[in-house]
Amino acid sequence: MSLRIALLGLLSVSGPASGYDLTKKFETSINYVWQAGHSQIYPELAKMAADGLITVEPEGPRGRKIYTITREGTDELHRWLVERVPTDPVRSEGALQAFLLPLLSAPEALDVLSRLTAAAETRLADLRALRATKLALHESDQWKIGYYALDLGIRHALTTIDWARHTAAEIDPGSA
Amino acid sequence: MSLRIALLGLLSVSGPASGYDLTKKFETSINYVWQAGHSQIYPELAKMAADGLITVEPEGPRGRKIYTITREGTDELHRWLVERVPTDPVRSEGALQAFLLPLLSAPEALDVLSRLTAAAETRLADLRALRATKLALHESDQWKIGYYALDLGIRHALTTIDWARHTAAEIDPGSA
DNA sequence: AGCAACATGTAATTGGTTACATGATTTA
DNA sequence: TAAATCATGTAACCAATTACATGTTGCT
Repeated sequence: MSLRIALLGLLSVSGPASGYDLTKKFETSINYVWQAGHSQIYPELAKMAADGLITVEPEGPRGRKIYTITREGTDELHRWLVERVPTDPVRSEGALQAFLLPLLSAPEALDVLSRLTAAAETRLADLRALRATKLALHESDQWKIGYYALDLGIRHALTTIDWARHTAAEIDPGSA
Repeated sequence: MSLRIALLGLLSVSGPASGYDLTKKFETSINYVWQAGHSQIYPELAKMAADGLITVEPEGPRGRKIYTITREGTDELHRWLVERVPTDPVRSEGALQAFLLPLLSAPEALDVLSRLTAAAETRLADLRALRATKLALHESDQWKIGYYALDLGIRHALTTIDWARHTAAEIDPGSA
């Protein structure tokens, strides 16, 4: 369901686009909230067209197919946004390592923590870079799309880094 | 893979247990980092036994089967903890709503934010309650298992609440 | 006797990843 | 003309959810 919503959202914001275009947007823009590859996107677009949420204009330049959101699609998207109670199943390898951390010796645990910190720092840098470019060329009217989610992601990364520092100090008071 | 690790972790911490016991632990303890139901757990235990990571003592009281972690299982678990670089695919309905928030009118967006806040507050309360009981009866030696992950979860929930308040104020400066 | 909790499984379906497969256009 | 990028698809597999299915023990 959410893949469908993400696609409707992108089509709604940036107008008609091909599966290829949308795949690129998944790689470069929406990927920090939802991920999908072309092998998942192409079949989903076909189903969405069959369901009347989008229309297809076949045969652009290289067999390129342009999809446009319909009124029904816009309605479906709006309904999901205002009605859907989000359920985010917790399934995180990082949190699982945190959970089982006491099974390790202090030096091993500190290693794991520094790895988790490094991952969070990389993510933080990526998100901040994205925000910087976003702010620099802020895409006309719709520049706010993605902005709040970016902020949320940055805050979560900072929180993870903070937690790791705090936890390391608790495991080894000397290393702080 | 991670389901397997979670099961090995629980067996390592609390000693031999049945599929039923482990299912209960998934519901009550490890569920805030990894979720699974019995229909996923039973077949996985069978595979793990076939792979030599655990052994089975069949036929307790009601057809109850007791699983015990082997040396190989312990090694596999340890290796995963110290070597595995965690990859947490981002796929969050809540973040997707945040991403698409600017598609809504201000009042609609504020509604969505208050729903996200409510969800985070519920989670926060759950995690704090868990921590309180955990600290009260801190299970002998192994009470620290799960503790750091609990702390991480609580911090993330607080961050989400903070973000939602901040974002609401940005959308409607009057409502703050 | 009946209900709740214990206890284990399988089947059907959906969602997602990796790998396979093919062809068109642009650019160096 | 060769490589890169554009462009679309399918197949095999793994992970996860929901529903179906069955039997046991303890308690009231």
